[in-house]
Amino acid sequence: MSEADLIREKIIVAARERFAHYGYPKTTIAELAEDCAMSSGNIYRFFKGKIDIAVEIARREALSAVEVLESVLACPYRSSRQRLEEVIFADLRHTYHMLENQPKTVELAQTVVAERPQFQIESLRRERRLFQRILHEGAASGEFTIDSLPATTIALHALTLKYRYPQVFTKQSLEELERELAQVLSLVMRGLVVPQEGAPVPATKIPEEDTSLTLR
Amino acid sequence: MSEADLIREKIIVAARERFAHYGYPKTTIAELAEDCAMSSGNIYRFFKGKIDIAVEIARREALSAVEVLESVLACPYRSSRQRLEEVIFADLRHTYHMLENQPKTVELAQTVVAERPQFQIESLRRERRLFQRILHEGAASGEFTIDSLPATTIALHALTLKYRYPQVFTKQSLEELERELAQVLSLVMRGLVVPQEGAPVPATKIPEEDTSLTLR
DNA sequence: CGAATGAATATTTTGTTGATTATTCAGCCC
DNA sequence: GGGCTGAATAATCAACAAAATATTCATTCG
Repeated sequence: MSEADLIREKIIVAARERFAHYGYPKTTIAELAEDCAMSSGNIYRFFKGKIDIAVEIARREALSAVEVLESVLACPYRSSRQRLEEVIFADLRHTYHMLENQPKTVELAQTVVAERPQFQIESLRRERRLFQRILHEGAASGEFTIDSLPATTIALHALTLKYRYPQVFTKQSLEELERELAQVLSLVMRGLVVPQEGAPVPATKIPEEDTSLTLR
Repeated sequence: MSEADLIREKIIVAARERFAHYGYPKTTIAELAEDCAMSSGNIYRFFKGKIDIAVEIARREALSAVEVLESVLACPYRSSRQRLEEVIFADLRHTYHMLENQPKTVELAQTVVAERPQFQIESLRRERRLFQRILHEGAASGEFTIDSLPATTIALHALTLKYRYPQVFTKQSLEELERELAQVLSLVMRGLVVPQEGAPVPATKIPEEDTSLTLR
């Protein structure tokens, strides 16, 4: 890692700390510079502007969140359906947890999205790719019936939108949201899963909190 | 209709006009009073406050929108699936149209919801009841397989949420949203509709604009 | 006496100014 | 010369005052 990259990291570390504690707007460039023992002007040799520091932090946050979700894919002894459902539930729980306990992080994300709409588009795309991978696996193993993989991916992603932005419209509790999501998935799985020996497709059960999936 | 009710109507008519033209915040009580040839104080004999005039207008708007959707139920020669899909598409088109062409009306609705959260809850409930009615019909006729009617209604309502608040997150065109909704419904219908003679459940087609359903 | 007014009051919005903060850049240092 | 500084400038925010507006209510009117 080059000298410049190390300084960049230093700035990011300082910014993450301050953004988390005091929030993005209340953190000044002068403070970050002070933390890094440099002049405020020097920050601009490493980042184009204040918002770009936030973007980089949010980008890493988003990447690591998807990585955690991806670890579900590596879990053995699980059907594609279980994987898909666990990913979606984990996502809901993660977002809900953020909204409840990490208001500054949520605020940061909102600032970044407001300033750089592309950021959200890319985050959604990453998540959709994860869905697509699971669907593809399930189709290959004969567990799912899928006409068009891209179309099914988009549909699944769109219909679970509410659980990626909970509490935006309604103010439901996590328990309510989980029950509702289980209903939604039950309904969808009936059309997605190939029934076993004529038995009807079983309903979705709310997965247990998997502590190995705890995000940060 | 009593004398008092007539005056109330007069105020509502004046307010609807001004809210649509100049918007809720830019319309003053004094102006409404002028329009109705009365003093501003007298408005308060008919409405508790300015927001209550907006609430009444929005309530009527919402009721008439649901009534239009209900007219689908009366259409003959249509399967429950067609009815359900047409209602959901009509809802999407209606909301989209509002966002595109009636910004003042949308603003009014947002103001009302911000001030009276209950308003939104009731609107959603009305819509859900409509869904439930169609699902119930379809289940009775043997067209749908439904375990629990309330649970299925909630699930269907939740998974179509995006099409009731389009353009809130993403800025998709109506065409994109319609294509996406068709995919979502295709997927869900596979789990909801009883297949005919072993043939697979056909995909959802985007319904034609039904001019008789045009909302105002 | 109930209906209505409009002046009085309370609240909200708008505008202005000063202060704070982001960003730039001419110049300094190694 | 490339890395860095910090003062200069531009942009944004915060606080306060002024204006506009919502709401109330003592008073008037029919």
